[in-house]
Amino acid sequence: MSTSNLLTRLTAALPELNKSEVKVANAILENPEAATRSSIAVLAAAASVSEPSVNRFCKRFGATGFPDFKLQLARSLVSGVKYISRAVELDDSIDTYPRKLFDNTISALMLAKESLPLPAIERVVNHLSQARRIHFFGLGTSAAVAKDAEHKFFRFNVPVSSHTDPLMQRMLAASGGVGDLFFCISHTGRTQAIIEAAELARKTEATVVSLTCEASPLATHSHVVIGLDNKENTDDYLPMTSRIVQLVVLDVLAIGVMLQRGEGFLPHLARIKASVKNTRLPDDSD
Amino acid sequence: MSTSNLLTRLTAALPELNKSEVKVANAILENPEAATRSSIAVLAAAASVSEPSVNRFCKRFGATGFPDFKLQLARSLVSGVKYISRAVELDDSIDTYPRKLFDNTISALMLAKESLPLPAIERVVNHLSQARRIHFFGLGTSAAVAKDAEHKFFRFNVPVSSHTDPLMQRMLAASGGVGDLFFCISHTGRTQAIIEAAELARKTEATVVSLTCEASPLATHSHVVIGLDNKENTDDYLPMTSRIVQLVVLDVLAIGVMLQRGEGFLPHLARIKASVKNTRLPDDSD
DNA sequence: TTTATTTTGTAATAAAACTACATTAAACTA
DNA sequence: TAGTTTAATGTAGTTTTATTACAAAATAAA
Repeated sequence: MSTSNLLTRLTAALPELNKSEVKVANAILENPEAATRSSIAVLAAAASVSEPSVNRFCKRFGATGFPDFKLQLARSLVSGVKYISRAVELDDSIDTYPRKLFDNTISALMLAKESLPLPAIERVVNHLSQARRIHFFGLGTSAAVAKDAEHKFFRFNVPVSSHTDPLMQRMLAASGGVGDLFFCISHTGRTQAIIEAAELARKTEATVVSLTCEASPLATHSHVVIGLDNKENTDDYLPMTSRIVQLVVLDVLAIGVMLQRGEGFLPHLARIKASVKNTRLPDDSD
Repeated sequence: MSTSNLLTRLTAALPELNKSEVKVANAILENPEAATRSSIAVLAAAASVSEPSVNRFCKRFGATGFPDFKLQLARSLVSGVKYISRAVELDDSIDTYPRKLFDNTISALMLAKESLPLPAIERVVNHLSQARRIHFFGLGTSAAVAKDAEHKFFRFNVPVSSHTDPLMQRMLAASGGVGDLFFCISHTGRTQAIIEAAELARKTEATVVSLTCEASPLATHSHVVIGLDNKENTDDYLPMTSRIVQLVVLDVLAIGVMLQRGEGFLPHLARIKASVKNTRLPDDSD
């Protein structure tokens, strides 16, 4: 399983190959796309060599055989067209910018998925499921994230609140005690109001958890940090992808708590779901 | 040569397939990586169907046959994500469920991206940028979405508010006039309070826009609808992927409005960004 | 229930890939 | 240079894999 591109490897190896192998390599490089579609016979003919020569060639490059080689080739052909976050330009039209935005969000999530701080997540899940009270703090864009978190966690039978007022946050933080969990959300980790609230809470018996960017001031004032990288070149004017990642991380935490509660807890969730039934018009399907 | 990802297409087509085809699709989605390596016989066995069934399946998805299908599959796997919605199971561990959740969200976004109602989006962008006042209405999970939208659209120099109180919503809706834009957000499109608010607003000179699921009661009471499919089998107990899609659609709308305002508007956004600078600790980088 | 239609599977056929072995070419040795 | 060894390539047969034609179920319609 080589990390580098197969086509590059092919070109690089060219001088060390023997006659027929060079022929095969050239035939492939001539039209790699076509090569992925051809049978061993067709490719052998194109390279004017015998079929076993092609087969040997494939094995030489680490494949188990010709079909496997084609698979690798197909893979390396797309890898060049991988998802790149492309900034929206002023001359973008309705046919371009919506998809660009979705792509950016998707790739942000893909990146975040790769570098998920699982140990921290696990610790936070433990804190959350043992907490006697949970306070979500966020300002600006993170206020909406905090609100969303509140909506999710209240289902776990714990008193939950979200606060966007810095004064309220300070007062609550200062009066924290054992079992209180302060969950601070900040994209930059540099918002003073939140940092101060975290500081105040740290002086009490409460637990301070933060969802923010690594090695930020807020991070240093927390017991546990879920650190997300934020190389957000795309969010120049409007904050976008970062909060989506935060939301999904909060989903992960909620599911983590749910899984800890186990099967016996599902009826409780079902009851909550049922409770909103009569605020809705009947659905055709059920 | 389809532009969209094969895995996404597979998931999307799932409801329209017949028994054995569903079996094949699931076998592939279960482990797409393995599928690219298996022979038709192995895959047929894994899906407990006959080999010709697998073959027919491949042709149905535009491939010339099984090998060609495997090639396409290999190509779609390159981006590194498993575009499969796999529900979280009770025996999932920290090593599995976080990634599953990210994958589910990613695939929801990819699906949504494929079926984006661009004409509706364009119309809504026009309404938004011409509105003299914007009111975002949402309840439950959608309340957080409405809050997020408020945070984003206030940057456009228009009075924006978000409301989660049904009474407030009704009062505002009833007093709507020319230039007022009521933006209703509801995952199901069946929440009575929101529908009633939309009805009230429709009786005024105001414009009613909704972000909800297609062909729902709320949709019928709106001037313009941005319809999102919601085959949310993954959101059984906690609403998750649907709201993320809603948020990204709102990002799209915000960007759309921004693009309409044009280059001259960017300094304004920059000023807003600068205004929060002194609430933050200095950053090392800038 | 009977009949038409669709879906699925069986078995035969065709295609593709691989292996063992033979042949040729190249390199080395005397 | 001829003989010998070694590496490279090809041939032919074998095995695996994929496809096709057709028959049997299953499903839907009458």
